[in-house]
Amino acid sequence: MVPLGRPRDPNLDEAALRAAIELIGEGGYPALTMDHIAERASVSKAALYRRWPNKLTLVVEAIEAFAHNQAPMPDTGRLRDDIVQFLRTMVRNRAADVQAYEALSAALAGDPELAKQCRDTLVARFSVTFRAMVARAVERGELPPGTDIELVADIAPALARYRSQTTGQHLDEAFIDRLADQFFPPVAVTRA
Amino acid sequence: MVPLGRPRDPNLDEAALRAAIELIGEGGYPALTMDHIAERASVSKAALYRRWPNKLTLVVEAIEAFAHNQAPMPDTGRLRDDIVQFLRTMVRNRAADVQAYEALSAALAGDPELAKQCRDTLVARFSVTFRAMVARAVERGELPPGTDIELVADIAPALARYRSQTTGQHLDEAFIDRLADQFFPPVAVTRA
Amino acid sequence: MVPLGRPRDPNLDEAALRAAIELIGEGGYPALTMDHIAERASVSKAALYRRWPNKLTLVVEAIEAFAHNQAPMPDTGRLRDDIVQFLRTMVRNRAADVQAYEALSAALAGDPELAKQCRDTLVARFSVTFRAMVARAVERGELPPGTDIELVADIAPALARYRSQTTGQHLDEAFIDRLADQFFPPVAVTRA
Amino acid sequence: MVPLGRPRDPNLDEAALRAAIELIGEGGYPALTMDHIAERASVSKAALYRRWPNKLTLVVEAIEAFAHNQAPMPDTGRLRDDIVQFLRTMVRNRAADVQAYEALSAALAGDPELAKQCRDTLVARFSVTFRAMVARAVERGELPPGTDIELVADIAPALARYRSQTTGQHLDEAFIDRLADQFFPPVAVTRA
DNA sequence: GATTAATCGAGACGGTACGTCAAGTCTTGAT
DNA sequence: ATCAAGACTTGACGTACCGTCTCGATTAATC
Repeated sequence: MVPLGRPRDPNLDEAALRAAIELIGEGGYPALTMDHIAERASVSKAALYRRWPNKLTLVVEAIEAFAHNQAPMPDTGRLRDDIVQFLRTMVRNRAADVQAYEALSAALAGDPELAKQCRDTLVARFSVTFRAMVARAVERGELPPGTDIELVADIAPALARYRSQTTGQHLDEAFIDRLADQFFPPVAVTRA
Repeated sequence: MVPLGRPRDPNLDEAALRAAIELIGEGGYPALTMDHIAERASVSKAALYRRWPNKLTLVVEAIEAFAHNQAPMPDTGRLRDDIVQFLRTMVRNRAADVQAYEALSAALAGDPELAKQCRDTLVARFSVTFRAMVARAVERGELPPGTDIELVADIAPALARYRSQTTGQHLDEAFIDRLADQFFPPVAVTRA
Repeated sequence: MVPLGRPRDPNLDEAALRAAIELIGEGGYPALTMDHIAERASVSKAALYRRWPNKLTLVVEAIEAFAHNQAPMPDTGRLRDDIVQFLRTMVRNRAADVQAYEALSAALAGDPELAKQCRDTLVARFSVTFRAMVARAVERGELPPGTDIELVADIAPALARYRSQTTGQHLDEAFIDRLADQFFPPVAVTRA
Repeated sequence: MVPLGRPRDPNLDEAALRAAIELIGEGGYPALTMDHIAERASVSKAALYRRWPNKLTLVVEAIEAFAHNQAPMPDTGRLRDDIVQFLRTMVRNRAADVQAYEALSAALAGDPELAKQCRDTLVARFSVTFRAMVARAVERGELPPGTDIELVADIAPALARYRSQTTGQHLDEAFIDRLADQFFPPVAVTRA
């Protein structure tokens, strides 16, 4: 059974999400305004609220939507190279969505439901990729069988984010090298 | 030179900071309101703004204040034990300030100046502690001379925070054990 | 020349007008909504706007339509009796249209064009009736030749409406008697 | 006991009421906007809503406030002259408040409570004046003892308003003369 | 019987005003 | 100079209504 009435204009969805991403990139989440989004996207506020119940929900969907154009998983045959390559792609892509997500985490504290959804769609992708790379390394014998794949896979993203949160410095090539040298040295991770 | 007029009531400072911490714990940073703080603390809004220029600085100071009741640095003679012991104390102390800081971290994205200050006072203490522990381990020969102390010191806090941010799970005893086993095994971290 | 396409459903006209009258009676003109009318009449908003260019014209036509079931002009041979009889019929008919018109009168202040039309169709009928009655009285010699027919004819409706607007009391039998006794006493109004 | 806190600025009250009256005079009640009032009066919207719960209440008070500068009751010794003089003063004063009240009556239909208040303060003044004039005329013997003072006193305002509502013509000198000639002729009202 | 053209209900759309709420400032009288 | 109380400006919030505009589905009259 087809839906009744005039169908929603899908262009408006995209225009609104794009406008939200843009404006977050320009001024951050707190400076973001529904009126600004409406104006930038040439969409009425009513149309926005017909789709999203509030600002936060809109922004989360915006970030999710723009996170889908991301880097493919490399497969070089060596864990160190996989990780370096993937991180380098991230640095180059340094899309607005990452900083948007970070700018969002405070607001998400007030809505655990939405926070979970946001984590599931945004962060899970990274974890999946890293875990696959680490798992392959274990299979290849690069890492010992008892390796805690989850923990090792999280090293790179965790340290990268921690650094940006504690020192304010974002991920760059030099840091990638330090990471790789310390935790994924040319020979092996924790073997003599 | 003594200031003229009626001196400030020091009780108000503490009442306000305590109220802020409480309210952040209840509803998160975005739901925090200066009026709510004033009411909860039985303090006038004017008194708040006489002490702190805006909401963010008040909250930062609140978190700082409640972070001073923290764990001392252990010195067991073995890195693994130092780290485990320190983390366990953190878990037991699980004060509201930790989640308050996490809930706050993004609001800081919009104010780099304040973010820096917040980092310096709140995060530095952790980093200093962990780095000292790792440095001692290097001196003892537990870790090889070329070890990137910063990175190794950040492993525990970075992974702990990453986990809480991505999966929503907070630091607990089981996770501490996993951390220790993977990165600081009973024998050594990385053997030359 | 027959119009092409599907013909308009005449039932919708009536349903819409009836719904408008009902809703005005329930909440007054300002609380009246096109969406409410549409829902109450089980008619789409588009169908409404296909028939009337805006809310005001719809309402005016609604009032007009329901004003057509009104009293015939009496002709008893005596002005007092004519007026009393006509007013009594009005009281008994006390249709929703009267109060609807009163509730509407101010909205018309903003649209002189429509106000004129509304006056012509709604009010003129009353005036015509009363003037005819007064004119006959003058011809019969009941009133002197120089009588200002307009003014005398307006006494009853003007005082009735003024009373309802100033004191909130509507026309009733007692008031009709007072009116008749004061201005159209059993003998004559103004004797030369 | 004096009220606590900063007292309300009485200038804001007056500025808001004045702005409301002005704007009603310029565009009528439907075109009136709280934002416009706020802007015109250089007052914040919040300050408006602190004083009045909604637009209608504000406007009613505005009209009431500006209705207090009105004509004094004449006392010429003859009813006809009293009435003519009072009506002429009204014509000259033709303040915005009268048309504002008329423009308001529709909106008042939705709030009977407020409508009553509005009637009591705005219309009662006129009635009191007219009734006093008529009562004096009865005492002087100008009108017979059994005269229905209420009704006779209402003739002038009722016919004036009825005329403006039905024909759109406002009270003017010519109409005053017609009124006086018909109902209050130089000699007597209903005497031979 | 197929086509055409205007209707129908449902509901999305832009625009605009509403009334609420929070941040940060200012003004009382009192301490 | 401080205090509590509370008014003040600014500006965003989320809601509601108006009048317009698509949709797919009906419904006659025409071909």
